[in-house]
Formats: sequence, structure tokens, C-alpha cells
Amino acid sequence: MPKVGMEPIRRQQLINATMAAIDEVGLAETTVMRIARHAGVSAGIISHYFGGKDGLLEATMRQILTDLTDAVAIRRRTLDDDSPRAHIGAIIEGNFDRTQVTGPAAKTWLAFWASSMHKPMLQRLQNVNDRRLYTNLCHQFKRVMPHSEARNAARGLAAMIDGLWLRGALSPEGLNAEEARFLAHTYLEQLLANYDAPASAPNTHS
Amino acid sequence: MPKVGMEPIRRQQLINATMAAIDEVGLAETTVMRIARHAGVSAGIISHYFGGKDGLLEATMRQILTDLTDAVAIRRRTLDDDSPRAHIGAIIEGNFDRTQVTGPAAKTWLAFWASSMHKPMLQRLQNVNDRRLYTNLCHQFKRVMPHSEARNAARGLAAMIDGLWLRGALSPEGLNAEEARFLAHTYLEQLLANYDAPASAPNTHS
DNA sequence: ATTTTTTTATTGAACGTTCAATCAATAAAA
DNA sequence: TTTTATTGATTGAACGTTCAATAAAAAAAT
Repeated sequence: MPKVGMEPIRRQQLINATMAAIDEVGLAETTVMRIARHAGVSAGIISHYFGGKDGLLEATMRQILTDLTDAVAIRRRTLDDDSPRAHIGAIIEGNFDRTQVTGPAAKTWLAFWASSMHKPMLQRLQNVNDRRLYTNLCHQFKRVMPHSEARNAARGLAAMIDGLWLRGALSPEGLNAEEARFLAHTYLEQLLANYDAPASAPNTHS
Repeated sequence: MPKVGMEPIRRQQLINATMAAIDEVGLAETTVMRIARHAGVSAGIISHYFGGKDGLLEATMRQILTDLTDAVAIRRRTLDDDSPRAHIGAIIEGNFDRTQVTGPAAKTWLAFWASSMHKPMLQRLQNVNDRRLYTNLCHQFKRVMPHSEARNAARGLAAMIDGLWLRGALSPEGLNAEEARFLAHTYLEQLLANYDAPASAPNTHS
């Protein structure tokens, strides 16, 4: 089977297999053999392409974070309205896209989240992303409210997004993305209510 | 050292040592030897009192959940005001007490949270607690707003509490409990604003 | 076109390490 | 002397990594 130019293909295969394995049995029981079996290759290949198991795990987390960043960035770039509400709305939407909020990516994300507490490299990646979410939210809120208010709004909305997502990942039924988005947007409207004109229709507590 | 009636003492010692170990190096690298060393006993004693490592981990999670439940229950029992606002406020306060929001309990909690995704017994414990938080919030909100509204308010506040706590556990500086409580209470006031008279002073966006 | 050589990709058994669990031995209290 | 509590060396299983062997494709030579 050795064809030339296998590297990018195998790398992606193994990253996907890693997510599948973590989704299946959790990070603690994800062995290189299980990952290799998912990818249909041998265990040794992991060390060959990623230097070892840790390298593969790091690459997998990197991809998840990249996917999230892209999901947000694309929505913000294709905005027909430059208002803070539109930007923050796009951030919410992007955070509940996550390539696939349901399925392997979701549980993998949470597994890495917990793991990052004690692995400096993962913690660094985690922190960069957390800070970006907060900074972006803060910047938009500051356009319509005092800075101290904006900081609290950003902290609150960031917590709500993570909390919705966390509860979704843990609930047996998985994350109801539609409901999560609704709750986040409703909260956003409440935050903006005192400073901005309502979006399209006033929120009528349907 | 063998005195009679050591069982409850050793059990507590080992549970505390488990939290200390998880706080120190994370769940993945928490071995029975490390726990035993923290407790100042030998590794074999863990199997003797808890049937094995898993038994000890389960007991540790049970205690954390019990502590949380108690922290909420105590505050709700000593309420001088039976209003929904007071009850929900007590739930918020209890959730940010957690015996010690900072320190070993916090990281242990998150570690178990992630682990519960693939361990049925931990998942059951996790679910009972999540459901209780939601049910309690929902019941109080229903006293002042339509049921469908109340459900959303409860889901939103539950997500905010978990999200604040999650971000706190992960941030290098640890959870700022005071700030978290402030954000949660502010959100509560926003949720109640349309249905209830303000608490003591109107919220003046300080 | 066919054969030979070189390069690249992959395998999987072997190795060393780590860990949880066990249990016979031990020691202190009753 | 009996009971209770505890130890810690041992055991067996599981894991990640390594590396010599292998096999297929690509390149070179015929």
C-alpha cells in the first residue's frame, strides 16, 4: 500500500480515529492500539507520524480548536451588518456549530478540557482560545456600553456558552443545539436591552 | 497503629487524599500509591476499605456531590424570606460555596465531570445532581412566570452556574468566587425583572 | 516493455515500564 | 491470646515505544 504523499492523509485519518476512540470509550481508555484499529492501520504508525501518543493527542486538540475558530471567523466575515449584536450573534452561532456539536468532537472537546488542567501544552492551547472568546465578546460589548459593564457582559455570555455546551456534552441526549442557541441569543438580547434598539422584533417571551 | 474503629477515619483520610492527588497531578496520573502516600498509609489499604481504586473514586465523587447538596440545603433552610428570588439566590450561593470552590475540590469535580461521560456509575450520580439543580430552579421560576418561560430561565441559569464554575476551574488564577456570584445574581435579576419587584435596590448597573 | 534498484510506507513482535490488586506476614490493641 | 488493622513485596496484565523485517510503489536501467 505504500504510495507517496501518504502523510497528510494518514495524519487526518489518525486524528479522526482519535476523536472516534475518545467518543467511544473516553480519553482514559483510548490506547494507541484502539486508535490504530479505528484508522485501519498498525499501532506503530502513530509514533512515526506524531512522535508518539501525546503528539497525536495534541494535534487532535489543535484541530478541534482550529475548527471552532474557523466556524466563528467565517460567520463574522459574511456579516451584512456590522453591529455589535450581529458580531456577537455570529460568535454564538459559530460556537454552536463546532463542525459537529453532536458526535465525536463534542466529547473529545470536553475530555481535552479536563485534561488541559494538568498538561501545560494543552492548557496553553485552551487558554489562547478562552481568551480569544472573551476578548472578542468584550470588544463588541464595549461599543455599546461602559467598559466595566462590557467586561461583565462578556464574562457572563462566555460562561453561558461554555455552560450550555458542557451540559450538552454530558447529558445523555446530547446537546440540543437549537435550544442552546436560543438561550444564548435570548441572554444576549437581555444584555443589550438597556443600551441598544432591539434586533428585529421585540422579544415577546414566546 | 491498629486501633479499633479506624474505618470512618481512614475512609475520610483516603477521600481527602484522593482529591489532593487529583488536584496535584490530575485524574489520569492519580495512582493508588500516590493517594496512599498523601494519606500516609500503604497502597493495600485502599482495596481493603473501598474494594479497589474505582470504589475510592466513586466514594470521592459521592462526597463532593453530597457537600454541594448540603451547601445548598443549609442556605435554603435558613432563609428569612420565602420568595423565589431568595430561594434561587440561595442555590447560587450554595453552588459557589462547594466546601471550597478553590483548591482540590474544584479540579476534582471537573475531572469527574469529564470522566462521567464513559463511566455509567459516575454518570448516574452526575445526572441526579444536574437534574436536581434544574428541577429546583425550575420550580422556583414557575412561581413567578409561565412554565415555558420558567424552563428556559432554569436552563439558562443552570448553564451560567456551570459555565462560571467550569471557566474558573480551568483558568490559571482559579475561580474568583465573588465575581462569579455577582454575575450569576445579576443574571437572576435580569430573568426576574419582567415578572417581579426588584429585590432591595433596583439594579443600577454599577 | 521488462527487469532491477531504490525509496517510501507500514507492520507487528519484543521490550521495558507502570499500575492495581493480592495476600501472607506483622504489629498493635483488646 | 485473640482480634483488628496495616504493610509491602509479588504477580499478572496492559500499555507506549522501538526497530528489524516486509512490501509496495517509483525510479532507473536494460
